[in-house]
Amino acid sequence: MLDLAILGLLHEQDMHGYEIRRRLRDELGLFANVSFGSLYPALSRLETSGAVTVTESGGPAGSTATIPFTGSLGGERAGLRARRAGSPRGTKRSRKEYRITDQGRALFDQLLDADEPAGTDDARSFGLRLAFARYLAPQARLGLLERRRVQLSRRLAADRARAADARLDVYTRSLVEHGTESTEHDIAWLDRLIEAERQNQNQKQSTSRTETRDPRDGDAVTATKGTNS
Amino acid sequence: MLDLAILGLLHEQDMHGYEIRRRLRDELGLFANVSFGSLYPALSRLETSGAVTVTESGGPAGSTATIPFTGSLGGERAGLRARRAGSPRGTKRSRKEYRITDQGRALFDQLLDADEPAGTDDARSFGLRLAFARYLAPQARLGLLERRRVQLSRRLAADRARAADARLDVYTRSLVEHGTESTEHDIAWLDRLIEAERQNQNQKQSTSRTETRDPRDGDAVTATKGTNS
DNA sequence: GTCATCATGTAAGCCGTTACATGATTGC
DNA sequence: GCAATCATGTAACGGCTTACATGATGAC
Repeated sequence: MLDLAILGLLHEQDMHGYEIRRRLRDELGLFANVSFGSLYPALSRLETSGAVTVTESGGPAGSTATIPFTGSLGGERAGLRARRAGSPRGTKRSRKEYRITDQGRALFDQLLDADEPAGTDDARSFGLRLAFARYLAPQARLGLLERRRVQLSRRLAADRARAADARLDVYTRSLVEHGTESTEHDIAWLDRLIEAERQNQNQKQSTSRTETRDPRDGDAVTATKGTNS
Repeated sequence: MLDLAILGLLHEQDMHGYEIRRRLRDELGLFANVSFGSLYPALSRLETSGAVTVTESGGPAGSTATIPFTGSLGGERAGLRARRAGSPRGTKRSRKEYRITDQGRALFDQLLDADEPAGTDDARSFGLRLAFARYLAPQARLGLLERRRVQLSRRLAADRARAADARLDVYTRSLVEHGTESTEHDIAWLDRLIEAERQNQNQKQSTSRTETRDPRDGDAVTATKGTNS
């Protein structure tokens, strides 16, 4: 999940580790929060595996490794961005600017597509993916949404089964019922997204493509209390 | 979190590990799912620390082993294998029946009260606690709800700040907005719970003031510490 | 000159997972 | 007899956390 988040951010622009962390926290909020203790090792891993390249403090593009580190007073110019207070002087200091490679982009696509290992939180994982969905091909994006929908449908069925248990105390019952409502709410939202996505695709493909994709599917939120999954 | 879940279940009745896992999965669903690989070590830990006691397979001092069924495999301490026969669908083999101790109950209260270490998922943690809220004293229960409300208020503020960012792409924006709505929904639900809780407390207090232990206060009703946005 | 922030990293540990190993009981 | 389920455990590992260590830069 961390790798995905990192690659997603680097998809947009080059960045150093500290900034990656800041943007993850400020922009993605709940869906990706991470500490340095896991971020930096992850960056190292990604570099080793060739998904990103690193240049020390804005060196010339093209040279990946081989950093001629000469102490803090180097005369080379500077970071291409990220200064504040307007001092145009060079060399902030030894930051490592990370840039995604083609291999990294391939890995990103693959991570977005694959189901992540079991320990991961579903909602977070999906949220993170959706936040980077703009980089996906339209049909892959639709797949992401639909896979999530299936997930939620299953959960809804489980929630309803749980709610049917008469022995629940008030608190657990309220919890389960609220959870059921939330899941229904999520599904309705997802359906809107899916619908918009399909219309968008149809519009762009004004060519025939006569595949009838009627939105009728197994389990609508509105009815059919049983027999899904 | 696992310890809390285990102690919560054992609060109600004695149980063996396999059943604990089953109930956690079937009844708590999302809020507590666990594998044997973590459950059994956790039970061992709890036993070592004195929060639970364990008895091997079968009732205490019943000993009327009507069917010996020693079969083969004598040798080492076969005596512990005492089976209880005759009970319909009853106990089967050498299980370990766990029972919570007074110390365990104290630990349970403490775990419910304390904020759990940072890595934990808020929603799951709260859900698990609420599922066992019936074992809490009324004011502790109210505290649980109010702490959760503060948490959600903070999250709502953060979500709104995030939503104010104009640079978000469609997907991220939809995500953030949906998240905001969900949080609002959660807060409204919580408020209903809190309100019900307060009314219940007032009611009980006014109707039966001849309790064995007078809880000494009307306190929390007047608090109104809602200082969110 | 000292403090907050920016910036990168390492070490230890927590809390969970899957995979593996073992064995009893029940149902067909 | 054999498979499914019940039942308990160990081993290896994964991903993330906090705490610690180090140092540069800019503001006051």
